Amino acid sequence: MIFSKRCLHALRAVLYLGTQPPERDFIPIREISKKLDIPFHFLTKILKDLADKGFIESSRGAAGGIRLAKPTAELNVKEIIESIEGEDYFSGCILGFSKCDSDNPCALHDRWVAIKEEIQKMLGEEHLEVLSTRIQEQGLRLLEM
Amino acid sequence: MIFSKRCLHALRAVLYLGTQPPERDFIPIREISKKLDIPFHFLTKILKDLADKGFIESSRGAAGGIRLAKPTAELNVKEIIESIEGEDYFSGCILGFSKCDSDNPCALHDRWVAIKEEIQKMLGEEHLEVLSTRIQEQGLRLLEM
DNA sequence: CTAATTGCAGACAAAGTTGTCTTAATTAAA
DNA sequence: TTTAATTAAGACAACTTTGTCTGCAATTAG
Repeated sequence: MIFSKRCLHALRAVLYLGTQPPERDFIPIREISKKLDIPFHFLTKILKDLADKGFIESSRGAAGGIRLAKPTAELNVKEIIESIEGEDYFSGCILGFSKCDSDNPCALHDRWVAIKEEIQKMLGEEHLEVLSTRIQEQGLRLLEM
Repeated sequence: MIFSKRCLHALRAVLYLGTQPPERDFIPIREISKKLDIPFHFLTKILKDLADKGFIESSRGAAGGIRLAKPTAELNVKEIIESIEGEDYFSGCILGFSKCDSDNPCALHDRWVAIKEEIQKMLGEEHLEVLSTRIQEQGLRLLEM
């Protein structure tokens, strides 16, 4: 599995938010936790991170919860993954070296450049707006079976 | 960083073996540990795994060490990565679900299929033979700077 | 045979990830 | 104003990954 649990939980939670009917405002974390089978307190921490990064907003108290901070058209999968796994998760060196570029390439640099650019392109194009409607229309899963 | 430390250490060690002159037989793990700056005992365990999987052979005692178990043309980067990270590391579901295919796709399935096939293709084509000569001819790095 | 050199095995430790629990702070509604 | 519902914060624990250490087993050189 390529992504950490934190990242998977974050992705699924954000996709859940994106697929909620627009008339819903703040959605309780408890609801997401139950629907997606993610440990509540763990999810709370992860979502707090996403809130600090500006992806979601939260409100305490009754009728509180979380909601997306931007329109779904302005949120893509890549930036959510990178906010959890680190900004250089896809752009970094495949051998983990901090300085690796065409001037000082690692042994796998050339081949990896092509792959990682493709990954970034595809995931960067994957906006929540399209994704959410696709999930709803085709009944795509956010849950383990 | 996409790969675990175990995997990076394994990759670099195998690439080191591939770039050694053919007249060298068994190469001491201590040498690899020093040259690549990888903790010795940790590396020993990782290489034991690779030996159990059939990628390398080892010999104890004086003049002992490890060597590749197959010709470099028959070893590629993909199988080494998968032997460390797990067979489904690249082929599995991006949301981590155990059952995810075209019949029961997860929310990101379609897009991810294209990317992961590309990754597997490229890394599967990356044989140690070509890689090693490229590393030697172009002086590519196996080390952090 | 002996000694030196190496990989092997397993206990242990340090650090990171994942998850649980309790309490506090905030908000809306009764 | 009280009460219920909710996020926030932080201590703690379980587990995994990463790394260290010690001694053992095998092999070769002398």
